[in-house]
Amino acid sequence: MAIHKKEEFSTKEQHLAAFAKAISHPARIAILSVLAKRNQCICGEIVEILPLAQSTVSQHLKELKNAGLINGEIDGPRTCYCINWKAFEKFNADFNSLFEKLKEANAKCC
Amino acid sequence: MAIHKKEEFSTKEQHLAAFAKAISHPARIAILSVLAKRNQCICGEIVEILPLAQSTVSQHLKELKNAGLINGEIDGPRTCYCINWKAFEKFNADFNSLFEKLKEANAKCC
DNA sequence: CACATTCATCGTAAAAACACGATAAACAAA
DNA sequence: TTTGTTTATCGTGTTTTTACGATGAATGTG
Repeated sequence: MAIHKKEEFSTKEQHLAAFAKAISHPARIAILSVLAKRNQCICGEIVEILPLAQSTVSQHLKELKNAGLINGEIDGPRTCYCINWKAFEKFNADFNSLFEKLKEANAKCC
Repeated sequence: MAIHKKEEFSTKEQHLAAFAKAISHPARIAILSVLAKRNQCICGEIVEILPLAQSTVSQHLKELKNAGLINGEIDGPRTCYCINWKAFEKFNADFNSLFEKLKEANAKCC
C-alpha cells in the first residue's frame, strides 16, 4: 500500500467505513450477537462460545471498543461488555442518508 | 494468521461480515455514493472523482462486484456500473434481525 | 489498417489484519 | 503472603489488503 489514502475522503465516508470495518469479521458479528442477546457479558463467556483463543477474542473486543460499538467495564478481575446502541443508530442513520435516498428512482440499471 | 477461521462461523454471520467488508473502505463508500446519486456511471467518471489511480479504482470496483453490491455491464470500450439495491435491502434486513431485536430491552448497560 | 481510448489484469511492495502462545497485570481467595 | 482466576498486552508468523505502474484486451476512430 505504501501510502494509505483514507484521509483524503470525507469524514462521513471515513466514519461509515470504520463502522463497517469493525463488523467486517464473523467473529465480531458473533460477539455482537451474543451481547445483543445477553445484554451484557464477560469476556470469558464469549471465549467459551467462539472457536478462538482467549487472546484473539480479547483483540476483537478491543477493536469493537475502539470503534465505539461496545462498552467495557472492569469488574474485579473480569471485564463486562455490552453494546453501545447509540453507535448502531448513528450507523443506520448515516448509512440510509447515503444510500437510501434515491432507491426508488433507481429501479432500473444499466 | 496462519489458518483463518472464518468458516467456523454461521453463514449468516459470514454474509453480514462479507457485506460489511465490502463497504469497509472510504473509497468504496465514495464509489457507492456516486453510483447512488447518478444511478449509473462508467469507470472513468469515478476515477476522475476519486483521488486514486485507475487501476486502484478498478480493483475496488471488482471487490464491490464480487460482493454483489454493484452490477457492471460492458458497453463498448467502457464499463457501466450501478448499485444492486436488492443486496442493500438484504443487508439491512439481516443487520436488523441480528441487532435491532432487543434494542429496547437493553437500555441499561453494565 | 494504424492508432487512440477505455478498462481489467498482472506483478510488486508496503501496510494492516488475523491468530496464537507466552507473559504481565489486577484482583480475589486461601 | 501465596496462589489461582481473569483479562490485556507483547511478540511472532502468516495472510490479506491497499496502492501503483505497466501491460494487455477490447472496442472505437481516422
